[in-house]
Amino acid sequence: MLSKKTKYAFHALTFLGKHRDQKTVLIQDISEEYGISHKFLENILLELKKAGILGSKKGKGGGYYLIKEPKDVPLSKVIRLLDGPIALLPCVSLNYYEPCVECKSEAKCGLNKVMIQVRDEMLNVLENKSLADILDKE
Amino acid sequence: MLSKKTKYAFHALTFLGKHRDQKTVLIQDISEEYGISHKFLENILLELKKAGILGSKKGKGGGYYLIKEPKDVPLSKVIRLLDGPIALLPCVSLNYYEPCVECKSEAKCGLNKVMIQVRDEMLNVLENKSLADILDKE
DNA sequence: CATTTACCCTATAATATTTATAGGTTTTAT
DNA sequence: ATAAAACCTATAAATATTATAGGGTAAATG
Repeated sequence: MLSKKTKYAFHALTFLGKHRDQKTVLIQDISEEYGISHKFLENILLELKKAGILGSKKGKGGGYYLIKEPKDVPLSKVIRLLDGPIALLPCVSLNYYEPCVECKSEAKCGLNKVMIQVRDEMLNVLENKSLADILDKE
Repeated sequence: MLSKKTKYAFHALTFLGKHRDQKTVLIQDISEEYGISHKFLENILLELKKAGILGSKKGKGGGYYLIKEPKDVPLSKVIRLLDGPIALLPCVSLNYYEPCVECKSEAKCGLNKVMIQVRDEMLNVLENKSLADILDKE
C-alpha cells in the first residue's frame, strides 16, 4: 500500500492539475478540499517542488502550480519520491538497491530472479500511467 | 516493499520446495539456512500452515512440509497472507477494502479509477507467478 | 509410561517507520 | 510597514514491524 503521504501527493497534484488556469493555488485550498492537515501537506508540496514537479511563489498572492505537463508526471516518479522503492525486495530495486543480508548469492537466488520480473512488469505499468490518466478520469 | 515476514515466508517455502523428497523439515534447518530467528520463523510457518499451504507433524521426527504443489502457491497468496493488501490504496483493495476518509465520491475519483487499473495489472502478474517459478530458477 | 522432541499458541517488548505538529524565517504584494 | 504565504528544520505522537519469551500440546521412542 502507498503511504498517506503519497496518496496526498496524488490528491494535491490532481487538484493542481484541475486548476492550471489559475496562476497559483494555496496550500490551504488543497488541504481543505481533502481534509489534510495544512502543515503535513506543506512538507509534501515542498518535496514535489524540490523534485521539479511543482513551482511556487512566495508572499501575498503566492501559492503552488504545476510545472510539468500531467503526461510527464508518471505514477512511478511520485511513488519513488514519497514512498521510496517500487521493487518488492531491496535486492531488486533499481533506485534503492541493497543486498539482502541473508542471501549468499543473488545469482543463485530464485526469489531474486522472479522479483526482478515482477519489478519490471510493475514498472511498465507505473511508468506508463501518469497524472494525465488521473485527470482524464475526474 | 515486502515486509521481512513475507520475504522469509518465500525463503521458507523455497527451502521446503527444494526438500520435498524428505517427509519433514525442521524449523531450525530453515532458520539456520537463512539466518532467521527460530521463533520469528515459527510464527510465519504457523500462518502458512493455517492457510493450508504447509502441513506439519509434531513430536520427534516432526517438522513442516509443503502440502500444495508449488504451481498452486501464487505469489499473491503469500503476500496477502503475511503483508495484507496488494492494492496501492485501501479504496481499491479486493480483499481488504476500506473507503478513503477524504474521498467524497469514489465514482468521481480519478485516482481511484487509475489505481483499479494498476491493481488489476499487478494482480495479473502476482497471481500468475508462483512458488514453482522461484524453484525453477534455483 | 516416561522422556524427549518439536510444533502450537499467546502475550509482550524492542525497534523502526509513518504521521503529525510546532515554531520560526523569508519573500512578496499592497 | 503590514499582512500573507511559502520555506525550513526539528521533534513529538502514533502505528506498524520485528523479535522474544515462556509455557502448552502432541507424537515418537525405548
